[in-house]
Amino acid sequence: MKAIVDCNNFYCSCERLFRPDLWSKPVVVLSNNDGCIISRSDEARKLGVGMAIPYFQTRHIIDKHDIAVFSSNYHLYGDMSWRVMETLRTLMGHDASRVEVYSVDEAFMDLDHIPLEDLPAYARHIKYTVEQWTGISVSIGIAPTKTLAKLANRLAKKNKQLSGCIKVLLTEEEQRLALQQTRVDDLWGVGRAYAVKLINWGITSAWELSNMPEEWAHTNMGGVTGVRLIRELRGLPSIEMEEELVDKKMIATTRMFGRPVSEIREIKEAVATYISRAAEKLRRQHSAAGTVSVFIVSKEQDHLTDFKRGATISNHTTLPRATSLTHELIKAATGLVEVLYEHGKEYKKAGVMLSSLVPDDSIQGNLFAPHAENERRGLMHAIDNINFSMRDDSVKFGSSGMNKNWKMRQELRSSRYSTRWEDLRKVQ
DNA sequence: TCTGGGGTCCTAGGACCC
DNA sequence: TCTGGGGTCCTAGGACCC
Repeated sequence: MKAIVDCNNFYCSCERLFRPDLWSKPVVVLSNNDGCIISRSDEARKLGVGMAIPYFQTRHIIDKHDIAVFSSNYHLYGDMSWRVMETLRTLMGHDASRVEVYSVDEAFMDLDHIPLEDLPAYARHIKYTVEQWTGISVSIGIAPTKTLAKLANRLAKKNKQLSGCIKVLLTEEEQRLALQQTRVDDLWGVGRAYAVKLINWGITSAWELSNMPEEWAHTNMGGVTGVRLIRELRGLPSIEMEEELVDKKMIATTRMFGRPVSEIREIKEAVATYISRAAEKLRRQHSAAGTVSVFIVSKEQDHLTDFKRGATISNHTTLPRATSLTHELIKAATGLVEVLYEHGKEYKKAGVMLSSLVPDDSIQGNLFAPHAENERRGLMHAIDNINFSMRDDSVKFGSSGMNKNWKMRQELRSSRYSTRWEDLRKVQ
C-alpha cells in the first residue's frame, strides 16, 4: 500500500510556527512579487479568501478581517520541509526506497511492510510523530496506488473533524465509494483540458472514468498516460515509487519584474542575475549545460484579460562546449537578450533556462584546459560556498547590477527564523 | 497600478539515413 | 511511365503537477 503525506496549508503553518499569536487566526502567504495568494489557513478560507487569487482582488476581505499577510519566505519553508521529510525517513528506518519526496510539502511512502489491519493506527503514528517533531500538521491518504492515495488524502482534508486528517482505502468497497464521491476534475492527473473533455463526454465522476476501457483512454487521454490513470483508479499500481535525488534535466530561473522595464541594460542585469542563480543550481548537481535559452515577455495592453498569454519571445544558443561557468553562461544569455530586445517596448518578465545538461566531468580540473580556466572553476566553487553559507547573494558578478530597480517586490516577508543566526527567535 | 515559479512526461511530425 | 518502407533522432508543443 502507498501513502501520501501532505502538510496542511504548508506555508501558512510555517509562518505560524514562530508566531503563536496567530495560531488560530486567519493567515495568507503571497507568491513572489506579492502577486497571488498561494497558501491560506483554514480560517482565511472560511472567510472567503480564494486560492491562487491575485492579492489586490481579495484585499477587501483581508483588510476587513485583519488577516495576517506574508510574502513568501522560501528559506524558512525549505528548511521546515527538510525537517518533515527527515522525520518520515527516520520512521522508515532511512530506507530511501520507502520515501519519495514529491514536492516541498508532500511525500509518498511505501507501506508494504505494514500489515493491512495496522495501517489506520500506523497512519496516526506518522501524523503524531511529524507534529511532535516539527510542529507541522499533516493529512494522510492510504490506498493501493498513488492516484487512489491522493484521492483518499483529498477526502481526508475535506472533512478534517470526521477523518482526523486520515483516510485509508483498504477494501474494494471503500475504494468504490471514494471514487463515486470524487469528481473527475479533482483527480490527480486530470487538469483543466481533460476535465472539459471528460465532462463533455458525460463522464463526471472518478468512478465513471475508472470504468472506461483502456483503449479509449489511450486514444483520448494522452496515450499511455491515460491508460496508467485508469489502471491506477482500479487499484492496479502503474505509477511506481521514484528514486530520490535524480538530477534535473532542465534548470530554469524566471521572474516577473517589480515594475515594467524598457531599458536593455536592466534586462541584461536581470538575465545575468537569473543565470547566476541557475548556474548555482547547475553546479550543485555537478552538471554542465549545453544549451542556454532566454525569454522575455512584453507588457501588452490586453494583459488584464489574458495575462498569461503575453507576447513571449524566446531564443536559445547551443554552446560550443557544455559549461558550468557563470561568466560563460552570462555571455551567451546577454547575447540572446540583444537579439530579442526591441527598443521602445516595455517588458514585465524574463527568464533563463539551462538544458542539454551533462555531467560536469571537468569539475576536478581539466588537464587540457588552459590554466586560467581551472582557476575560474576554483573561483566558482568559492563563490558558491560563500553564498551558501551566508544564505544570501553576498558575492555576485558585476553584470548582475547593483541597484536592481527591476527586482520583485517582497514587502511582507517574515524573518528567516530557522536559517539565519541574526533572525533566530530570542528567548528572554 | 496590482495576476508566481519551476519542473516532468508524452506525442506528433519533420529530417535524415539506408 | 514508374517513386517503398522502416528506423532513429530531434524539436515543438500540449498536458500535467505543486
